[in-house]
Amino acid sequence: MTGVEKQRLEYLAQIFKALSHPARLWIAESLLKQERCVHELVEELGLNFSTVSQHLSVLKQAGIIEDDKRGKNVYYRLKAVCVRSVIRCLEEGIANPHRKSGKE
Amino acid sequence: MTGVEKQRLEYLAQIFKALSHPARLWIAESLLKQERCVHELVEELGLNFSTVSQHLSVLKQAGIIEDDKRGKNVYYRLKAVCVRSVIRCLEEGIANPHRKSGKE
DNA sequence: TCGTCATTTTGCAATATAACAAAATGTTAA
DNA sequence: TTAACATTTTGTTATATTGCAAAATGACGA
Repeated sequence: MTGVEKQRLEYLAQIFKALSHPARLWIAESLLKQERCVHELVEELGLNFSTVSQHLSVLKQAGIIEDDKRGKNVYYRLKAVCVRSVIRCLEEGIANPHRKSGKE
Repeated sequence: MTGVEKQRLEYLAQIFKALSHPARLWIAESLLKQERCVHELVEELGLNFSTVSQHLSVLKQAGIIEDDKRGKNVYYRLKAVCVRSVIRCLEEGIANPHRKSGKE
């Protein structure tokens, strides 16, 4: 395995890891519909402020969401719109393992 | 969040987690091309037998690969063919965050 | 400026993951 | 049956992740 290939896999793994927690998946899907500020997510998720903030930073680090400070609040929104089709692809794909999906 | 919804997210998170390690991604992509038995993967990956076996079991548990004992060897192959398009979708989608991908 | 609000960062404890070596299992060949 | 091989399981250690509370930061309004 070349260094470039290793880097590619580590990068990709980071993205999968960011989506590998129920709370973060919930956040990503929630932001699919509309942007939200942190305290809204905290309320709806029922987790501690600091916990939610951590999850948000993992998603942001992976390039999946982006933030936007306006006034006192920080609004988060989905950056990687592909998340919607990736999730659908996986849900359908694991349910029907041998059926090809997407553009192939 | 309902119990059913929680279950769905945990299930999905498990699949993402299975793909969130470079070695496991490498294995999944390798099996995309053809089935392989464990010692081939061990050789190519340069990891310990037990380590590779663990990774394989994580992928199998998540429904991404399946195995097939033939003679002395255990052959692994990709079960969730969707992995190919999911990876492509993510790679393209994170590179071009705001472009929709897939079938939308 | 000072206090308050929204959020992030830090410190910490509990749990999960990753890797290896060694032991255990199961299969084939002699 | 026994030896050798392929793989999995177990035990262990190091590291990473998760979640909370408390402290720190930064912006706004009085």
